[in-house]
Order: sequence, then C-alpha cells, then structure tokens
Amino acid sequence: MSRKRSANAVTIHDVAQLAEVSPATVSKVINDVPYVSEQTRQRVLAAIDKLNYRPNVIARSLRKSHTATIGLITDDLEGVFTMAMMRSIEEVASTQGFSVFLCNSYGEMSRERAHLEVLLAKQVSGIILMSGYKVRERGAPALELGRVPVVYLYQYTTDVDVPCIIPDDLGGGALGTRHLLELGRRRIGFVNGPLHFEASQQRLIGYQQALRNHGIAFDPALVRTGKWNEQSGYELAHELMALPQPPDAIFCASDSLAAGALDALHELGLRIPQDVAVVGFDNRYFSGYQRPPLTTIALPLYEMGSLAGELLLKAIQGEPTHRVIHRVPCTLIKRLSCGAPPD
Amino acid sequence: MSRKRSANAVTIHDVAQLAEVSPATVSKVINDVPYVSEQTRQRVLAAIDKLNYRPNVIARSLRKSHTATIGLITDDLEGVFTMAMMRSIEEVASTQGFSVFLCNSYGEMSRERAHLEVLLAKQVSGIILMSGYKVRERGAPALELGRVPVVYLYQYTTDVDVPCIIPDDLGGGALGTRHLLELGRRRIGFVNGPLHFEASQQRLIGYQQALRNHGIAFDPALVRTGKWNEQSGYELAHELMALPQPPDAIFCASDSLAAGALDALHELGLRIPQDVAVVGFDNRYFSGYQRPPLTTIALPLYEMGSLAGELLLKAIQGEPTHRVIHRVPCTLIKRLSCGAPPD
DNA sequence: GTGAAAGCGCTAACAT
DNA sequence: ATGTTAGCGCTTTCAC
Repeated sequence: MSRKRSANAVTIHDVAQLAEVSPATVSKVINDVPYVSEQTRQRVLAAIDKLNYRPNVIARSLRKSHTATIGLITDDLEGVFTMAMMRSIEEVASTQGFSVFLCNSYGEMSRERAHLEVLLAKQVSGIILMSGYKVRERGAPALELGRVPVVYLYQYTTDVDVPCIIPDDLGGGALGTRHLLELGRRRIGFVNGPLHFEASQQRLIGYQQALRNHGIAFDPALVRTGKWNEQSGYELAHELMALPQPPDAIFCASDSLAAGALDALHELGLRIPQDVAVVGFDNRYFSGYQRPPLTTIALPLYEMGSLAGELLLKAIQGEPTHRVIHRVPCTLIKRLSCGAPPD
Repeated sequence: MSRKRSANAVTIHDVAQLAEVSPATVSKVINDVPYVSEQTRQRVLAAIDKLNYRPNVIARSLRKSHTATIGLITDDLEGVFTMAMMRSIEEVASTQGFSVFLCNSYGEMSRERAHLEVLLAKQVSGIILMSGYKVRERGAPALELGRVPVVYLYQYTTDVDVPCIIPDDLGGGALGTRHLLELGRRRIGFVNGPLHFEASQQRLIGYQQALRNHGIAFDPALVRTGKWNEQSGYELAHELMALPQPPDAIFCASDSLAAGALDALHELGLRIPQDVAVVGFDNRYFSGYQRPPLTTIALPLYEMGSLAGELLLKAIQGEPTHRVIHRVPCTLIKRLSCGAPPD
C-alpha cells in the first residue's frame, strides 16, 4: 500500500540522513538551540531546503504537550456582532503563533459540550466562549475544563474564576446622551429595548447619569420601552412626539429602534436633525445607510476580541487568571442624524 | 516539576491499569472495534468514566497520520459575504467530525503563505481558500500543497486542478430582470458596477438574456456603469430618469448602488415602486432597512459554503477531484421596492 | 558540538 | 477475546 501521509512524507530522519547528522541535531537547528556549529547548521538548512522539509507539528505537540492552538466557541455565526470579535481574536492569535479552531454552538449547551469535548481531546491550549447576542450572564462552561484557561467574551459569569469581557453599555448610554446635550439638545427622549436585557438597563442608567451631570432633570415621560425592533422604534417615537412637550432629540438603545424612529419622524414631516436629532446604538451595518445616516454608539467589538485573545494567551503562558469583568468603552460614530458639524 | 499537561493527565495506560486489561483493549473499546467481550467492555467503560478519561487526539493523529481538521483561509474577516459561508462550512465540517482552523490572509500572499505553512505543519486534511470580495480569478495557492486537497470558494482559478465555487451571477442578473418583466415593467434600466469585475459582466449578460427571452429589445441607453457605491447609484439613476423615455424600473448590480438610486428617486419625488420599481443585488444586511425595503438578488453564500465543505470532505475521503467551476444559483428576495404582491 | 536513547499517547499487526 | 510489540515524528536529557 502506498504511504498515505497527509502532506509531506519527509521526516526529520530524512533530513538528518542527507545532512549526515543525527535527528537530534536537525531538531536543534529547527528550534534554534544554540551550540550547533555554523557549518553543520548550514548543511542541515540546505538539506531541509532541498527536501522541502516541514516539521510535523502534531508530533512536536505530542512530545511537548502543547499545541499552540486555541478554540473559539460562539453561539452565533450569523453574525451581527461576532465578525469583528473573531477578526481580532484571529489576529492576536496568529501574531503570537497560535491557530484558532472555530466552533458554533448555536447557543445549545449540548453542542457546546460536544465542541468542548473535541477541543479538549485536540489538546487546545485555551478556549474563548463568545456570545453574539446582547450581553448576559451565563453559567460555567458545559464541561469540566480541567486546567485549560478560558475567557468569556460578550457575556459573563460569576460561577467561575475567569475573565469576562463586555462592552461598557452604561458608558455608551452616557456618551450618546452627553453628545446630544453638548449639541444643545435639552429634551432628550430615550427609546429603550426590553428591560430584562442588561444592556437596556445599563444604557438607561448611562442616559440618566449624563442628564444629571448636565443639571438636567430626568423626566420619566421621555423614556419609552419596547422590543428591539423597528416597529417598536416607530411606535415609541410617535408616542414621544405626541407629548405636550415633545423631545428635540431621541436616543435609541439600538439601531433597529432608531430606524423605526426615523420612519416615524419622516412620517410626521419633521426634519432630522434640525427638528429632532436621532442617535442609535450598536453601529449595525445598516446604520450608515439610513437617511440621514445614523449617528450611533459603536460597540468596541474589535477591542473586545483583542483583549480576549491577549488575556487568554497570557493565561496560557501561565499568568494567573482572575474573576474580573472587563467593560470596554464604546465609541461615538458621528454621522448626520445628530446634527453635529462634521469633524 | 509538576506535570505540565494541558488538560487531562490521564492516559490510556491509566484506564488499562484500572480496568485490568491492556492498553490495546482499551483502544479497541474506544474505537468500537468488535470482538471485545461485553464484560471487559463494561469494565473499561467504567474505568474511563471513573477517571474521566479523554483520548488524546494529538497522539491518535500522529499514529494515524490523519487529523480530522481542515483549514479555512479567507482574505476578508470584516465580512460582508464571508460570515454565511463560514457558518455552513463549520456546520458541514463539525457534523462530519472535523474541526476547522480559521485564518485571515488580509488578501496578502505572504500571509496566505504563512498560514498555509502552519496549516500544513499542523497536518490539516484539507484547505478551503475563501474570498470575501467580488468573484475573481486568482492563481495557485501561495505554497506547494503536496497532496492536501483544496477547494476555492467565491473565487476561482484555472491554474490548478481544483473545484471552484462561485455564485451564478449571470443567472442572478436574469432572475432579477425576469421578475421585473413579469411584473409588467417594460423599460428596465440597469445600473452596473465597474466592468472589470466579472460579476458586473455576468449580471449584465443575464439582464440582456432575460430581455431577449421576453422579446424586449436591448436598449444600450438604459445601461449605466459606475463604481459600486451609493454615490454612483445616485448619479446614474438621475441620468436614467433624465432620459427622454425614462425607465419604469431600475435593476442595480449591487445593493449599494440601489441605495443611491433610491435616494435619487426620492429626490425626484417619484413613488417606489409605483412609478419606478427597484431591485438590488447581493442581499446586504442593510437592504431590508431601505425605504421601501429593497427587493434584491441574494448570493447563495450558505449553499456555497456547504458545497465547499462537502466537496473538500469528499476529496479528503479520497474521491478524485476535478477542475470544475460550480456556479450556485442566486435567489430572489422579494421586498417592497419591486411592487410584487407579497407571497 | 554532536549523537544515542527514551518516550510523548496512541493504534495496528501479529501472536496467543 | 486479549495482550505484546513496534512504531507514528519529534524533542530532550545525558553521554561522549
């Protein structure tokens, strides 16, 4: 039977033979171990080149009990929010010589467990558990992980001693509100998503804090709560504009809500931003395509992913890990719907 | 020094010892090799359970020269088009017991080469080379791959004997045009992207074919070519509407173009779809958020990814591979901008 | 500076 | 039906 080797059948032995040295020596030059004479080093290098030798990392991993591989399990590969995080994780990992396994759990614990099972069997050095939905608390990983480090991304836990990374929704709520305040708006409506989402609560608190810091009284009548979708945004904006004293700005806790609010305002013949300024939240793909293009608060997805990668790699290098929740600051994306002068 | 094993230090030996059998026997029960007495089988299973034993897949891979792992190299992890393909690849792979390495080349050959290098070193069983931009031809992989199967996704080559998978842009162009024709539109403008993109050429040909099949003469004055962005869509739609005989529908070769066209039509006070129907292409995330929501031609990204995964896995199983370009049919996404009655 | 030998954890002939 | 043996390709003492 022919040799059914996956890629290259040439081994360290073949190189050693051609270079007329021992496999041990070849290994040393491959791994930059000092105390190899320059002369033999060159001979080995030449042999490697000639044979187009590529070390078998599987064998090396077995020997060193270390794979330079991490696992990324996400519950969402449809990906409104996951793409940017994945990108920065991949970047951090590959920069440091690590590869990343991509796994989709669809949010099902049984699938998460199955993926963890194979990741552990494949001896990954660490695992990132990433969510693609609104921030929420969740429990421990679906499987006992032994000594493999984990970090939670876009979700958090208090069950387990691991670092968690989420956006600073409160800060984002304050940021958007402050921006409108600084543009001279004084009656700022707040159109929120369901309050059982932490993001909604936090964003609302941020809104209230910013108001207070500017010496503006909080008016509960200006706050409306619905679902996350356009329809809610449309209806709640209409409610707000029907107030005896309608707002001069609407801050929506999601871009979908803002899209609906824009519809309502257009329907009322109001000019945006002259009559009513609008700010969204999430920086979704479509926000720049709204009319007018939507000013919004961007989730720091890229930074969150980098941080997750860095924390995990540090943990893999043996740095002790703590139960911390990192809240990464959101940023303001200025477009036309808020009425700010272009930068 | 303490045992610095990544996850579980318990090996097949430990299990064997506890179950009072040889490692070989344990291996047999793990791998469902027949001719193990039910009695010892149970003893082994119990030992595995008690020790929480998990086979070391790295060791197994070394032994079997087979990793059940594939590599996915993409040039774009910002991801307008890649997410859906990734998702289906992951799904097909994990269903068949394969894991997937995610790599981003940023479109740079040097990075592609580096990634290929480590994928091969890690003994992947196969590789998917995925693009995230408009379909185009590209050359051979940046590295000699030996006998590792490859498939090209959302890009193609004629340099190498591999399967390639791209969307059927021609069919998509015909599909959108036919849809408008069937709705009774007779003067259909076509707003295209740069002609050096294959997608533009193909979509235009599809448009022409559909026209011909309906017995409508092709009028070159109705075809405009620009860039892919909104600004072009806006300008070209204005040009079209300024014609002595303006169109009653505009088919745009991308959703960005369509967004711009929508702007122009709104500016002219035209009703969509009553006065002018609009159809886009690509089914971008924002297309459903247009006003009115945009009817568009969806790229079959999910299907393309599945096909890529399936072809690759078959190749890994030894099925011979051919130089074929698979063109996967696009689908019509009916929304409000075309004036079709809702399904 | 270089090599011999042992072994990472597993599987697959081959015996028994 | 079970065990013995011999590696998979590599790294790492430890001699020399």
